[in-house]
Amino acid sequence: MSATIKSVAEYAGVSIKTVSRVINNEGTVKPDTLAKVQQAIDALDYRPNKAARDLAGRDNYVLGYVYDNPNAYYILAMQNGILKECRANGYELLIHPCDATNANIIDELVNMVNSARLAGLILSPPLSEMPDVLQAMDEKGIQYVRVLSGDKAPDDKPCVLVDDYQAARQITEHLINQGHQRIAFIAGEKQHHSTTERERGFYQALADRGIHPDPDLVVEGTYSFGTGVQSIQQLLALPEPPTALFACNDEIAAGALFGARMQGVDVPEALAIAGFENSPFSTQTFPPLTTASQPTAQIAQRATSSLIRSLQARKRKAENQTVPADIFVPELIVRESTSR
Amino acid sequence: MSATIKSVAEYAGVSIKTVSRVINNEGTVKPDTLAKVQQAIDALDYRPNKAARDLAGRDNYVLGYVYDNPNAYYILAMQNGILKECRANGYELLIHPCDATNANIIDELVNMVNSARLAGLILSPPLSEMPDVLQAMDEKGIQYVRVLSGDKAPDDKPCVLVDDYQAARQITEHLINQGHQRIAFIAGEKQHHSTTERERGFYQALADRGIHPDPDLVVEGTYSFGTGVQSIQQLLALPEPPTALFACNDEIAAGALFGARMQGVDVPEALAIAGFENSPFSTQTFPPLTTASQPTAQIAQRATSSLIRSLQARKRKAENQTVPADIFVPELIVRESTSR
DNA sequence: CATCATAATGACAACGCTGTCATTTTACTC
DNA sequence: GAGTAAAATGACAGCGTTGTCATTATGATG
Repeated sequence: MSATIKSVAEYAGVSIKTVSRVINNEGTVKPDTLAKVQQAIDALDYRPNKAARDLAGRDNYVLGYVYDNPNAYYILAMQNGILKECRANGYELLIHPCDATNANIIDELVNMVNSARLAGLILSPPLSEMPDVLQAMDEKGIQYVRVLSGDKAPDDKPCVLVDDYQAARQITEHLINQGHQRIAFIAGEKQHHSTTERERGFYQALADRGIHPDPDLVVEGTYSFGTGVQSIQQLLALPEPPTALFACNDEIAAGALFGARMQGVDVPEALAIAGFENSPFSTQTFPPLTTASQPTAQIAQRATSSLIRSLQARKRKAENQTVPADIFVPELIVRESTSR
Repeated sequence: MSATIKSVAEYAGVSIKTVSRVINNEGTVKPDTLAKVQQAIDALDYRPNKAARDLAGRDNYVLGYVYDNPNAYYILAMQNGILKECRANGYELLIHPCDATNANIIDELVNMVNSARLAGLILSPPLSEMPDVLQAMDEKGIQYVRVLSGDKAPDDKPCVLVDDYQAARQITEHLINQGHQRIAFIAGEKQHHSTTERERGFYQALADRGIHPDPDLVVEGTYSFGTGVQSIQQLLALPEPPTALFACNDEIAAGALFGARMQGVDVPEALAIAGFENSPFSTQTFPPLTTASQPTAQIAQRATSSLIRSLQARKRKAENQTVPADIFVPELIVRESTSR
């Protein structure tokens, strides 16, 4: 049988409430009492019973990560980052894959939060970008933190930003610096902010260098290999085909690379290709892909820490001082697919 | 405030214990009482408070999934399968990525199980194949289910088997049927049972068809793209190079494909390549890879259901009747990388 | 050194459920 | 229809914490 707060209290010669104060860092414990209790905790290898804590306390020490994103690497990196922060703060993580296109998604989330008594939610795209979802959370008083694409926070609720705009600009600039003028762009789902942000960065970089964008060179699709294959065929069939391509993610880029080579077009000699995301795909093509890398686990950790801070502030009824949102700019990674 | 067992009891005009019986399916409730209670539960949208259940009951309704596997798709598929079964049975899932090579891995797991009061553990390779880990779990009385590579259970403790041997045989046979005699094999980490099982299947298929294996055609490496690239160079440099390759997984196969094309070797014309796993890589190469597909989510679900059954049996002190382990044989998927 | 404010600690009732055991109802027998 | 076994239900005490409020120790002040 594992130790309880009672056995620790007896061992240390204090009341259970004092032990409770120690394990909750309430601060109002004399240093030597604290030392005694700490020693008792160590000696008995005591760990608070989460069920009892959750039952007695107001909140549950459980966060939820809700996601709908086909990218396994992204999800796992998010999970890892969140878990790291959760463990450091005595929280647990409940994961909840879901289908964002499901009409009942809001009910599903609210039900989940209630039934698992979650303290808060971590939302990543596309859920973090769905106004109706966010509104429902606000109405139900469910705490959350969002990971968002953007260069400034849309409101004062906690979020962590990934500046796709800036990174896309850098990628496009890189292509321009390689001497390219006719640069194509393949977009993913327009509902994803990341797509529009990357597209915005693409256009801005062109504008910065006085290049007039050619509408024929911009194609829309989904974040998939197939989109890359099809789009590049279409692009290469143009009377004046592009000499460079910026694909909205690595999977599209890999598809485009595949499609180009199928048609006998050499990469990077006849066509430079850049992706986005630094997914494992990007190193497992020939040639490997130039891309942009976002520190997903770190982003997740920061988001989680921001959520936890906000929960704790709310608990002590402290004024929830608005901390400026963290911004991460994905870093350009140059590989052979864009070399001269 | 959400409904409690008490409010349901009042609404239904029964005692809280009767409500408890209903939500726990104890069976000893009269049909019309049960109906009344059910109706009350629906009307009040009642959900049992997990913390209270865990605290009052003996067990925690939480399972743990511990994994150390670089394959994100595999992990996510496992998670999804486990979650599905957990939700169907009122369990929650705690995920715990870890490093199996860590010397303290056993302490880490035991600590985790104790501190989160887990009811049981789901283990996938490589952890499910580490005798010292399993022994520690047995000693500490921690319940677990393993997902294992093999065609028969190594003992009578719960496990789900993935018959890599059989699938590898089928892949090799497929290559032989395509007319190949000089078939190379690139192995992954030898510590993984899946590797040795696949290798065993490879040799068996050769033997079945009277083909004498050539040691030069068998190369060892890791489950990585790089291994594929390097190994194929080595193999193609042989005085009598192979005409077909069976790579231990898709990532190696993709690397080999990459390497072969770099050297100007056509696939499948000059070299047929088969992988294993049916990972997304396998459709995103040119040409797409022949491979074997295991229904990972289904396997995970079955494993979880087996664990839950065994937990419930233990709870009712029922004789834990040994159910024969489920065996899944990955299915051959033929694509262009091995076509004539 | 008495007085008071404040810091530190403790006693005890919840929290919502399950387990145990007692009690009531039902069904069956003669 | 009385007697009995079995089925159905209920009363109540915990489970291990936290929150509330009461109590005691400490230090500052005049």
